Amino acid sequence: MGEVKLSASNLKEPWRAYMRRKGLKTTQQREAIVDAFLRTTGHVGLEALLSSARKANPGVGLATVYRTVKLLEEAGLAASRQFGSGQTLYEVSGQRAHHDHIICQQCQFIVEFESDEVEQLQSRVAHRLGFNILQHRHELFGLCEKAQGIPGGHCPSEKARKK
Amino acid sequence: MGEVKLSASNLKEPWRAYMRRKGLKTTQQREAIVDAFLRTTGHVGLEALLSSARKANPGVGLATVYRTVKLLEEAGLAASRQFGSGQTLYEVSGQRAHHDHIICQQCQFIVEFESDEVEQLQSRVAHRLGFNILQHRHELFGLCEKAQGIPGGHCPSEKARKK
DNA sequence: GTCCCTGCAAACTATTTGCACCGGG
DNA sequence: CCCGGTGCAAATAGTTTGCAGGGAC
Repeated sequence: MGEVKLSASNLKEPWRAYMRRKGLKTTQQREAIVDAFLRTTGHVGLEALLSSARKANPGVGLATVYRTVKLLEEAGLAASRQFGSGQTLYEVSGQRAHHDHIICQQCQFIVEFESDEVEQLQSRVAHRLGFNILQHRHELFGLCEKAQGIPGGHCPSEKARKK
Repeated sequence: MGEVKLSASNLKEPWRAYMRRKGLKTTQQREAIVDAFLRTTGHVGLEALLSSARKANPGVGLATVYRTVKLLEEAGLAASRQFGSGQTLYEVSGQRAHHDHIICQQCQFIVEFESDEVEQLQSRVAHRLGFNILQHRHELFGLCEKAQGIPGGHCPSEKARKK
């Protein structure tokens, strides 16, 4: 089993390829935003991405972040997620295996999981319906052990309180 | 296999129970909105729900629709979906078996599917992580036959153009 | 009667867009 | 040079909220 570990920096090339293919320009701002984004690990909001990008280029504006992330999405390098927060969060895609999310409705904490079986099943189902799947979003909402009141149960959010 | 076909009207009782349990009042507006919602089949936007509810009670306001749908969600009778449209859509839950969605990114058309296997798998995975799942959201984004350029392929949206 | 509920309009939040200027190719 | 890209601010879109008056219990 040849193990291929994709690191974020490897994704810079697909990005360049995409830009070239579309005839888009490489600007300082885009570079700053894309670099900041690819350095990202969990789920980023665009405000957070903005301040991260500003470390490399203080002049970057929020609108450009929105515009650039849209490009990243089209290039297949970013995936958007809408949890219940109202804000759209993004994560680098193609980096790890597809993974999905379980959100505790009490703690608001997000756990990631992956299941090849689910992946396979869903693509089989989709194929049967004539679809070619490009992206997917799979979110389970429920209660973690602690929220269920299980004695000794704990919540992954124990020290990652929201707000 | 005893087949239990839940019709929307059956859901009126759980709703009443919820209202009683929470000590909430039954008002004309709430009745109009809930009735309109339970009559619903696909995915409704709240503007649409508003005008539907206004047929029974012209005075209903949009804010009350938002407030009431939030109650329906808490009661477990409504499930929210965010497809790419920006607007949150709702559907009656508990009516049919859990079902998930495939969205064609070109036509914007939504196909529903259900897979017991996927359901089972996902709850097993969640359980392993200590979670008790209450709701879930499973959306596949891709291209329908036509959008893929398959000769003779057709798109379910053929006559259900968006907008 | 007592509060909960409601409609309206204003407030908010996230995202998009118009426009004059800037800079990459 | 040309035209796409950018920042800013204003414009949108969806959703929430404050408040005075009304209705359910």
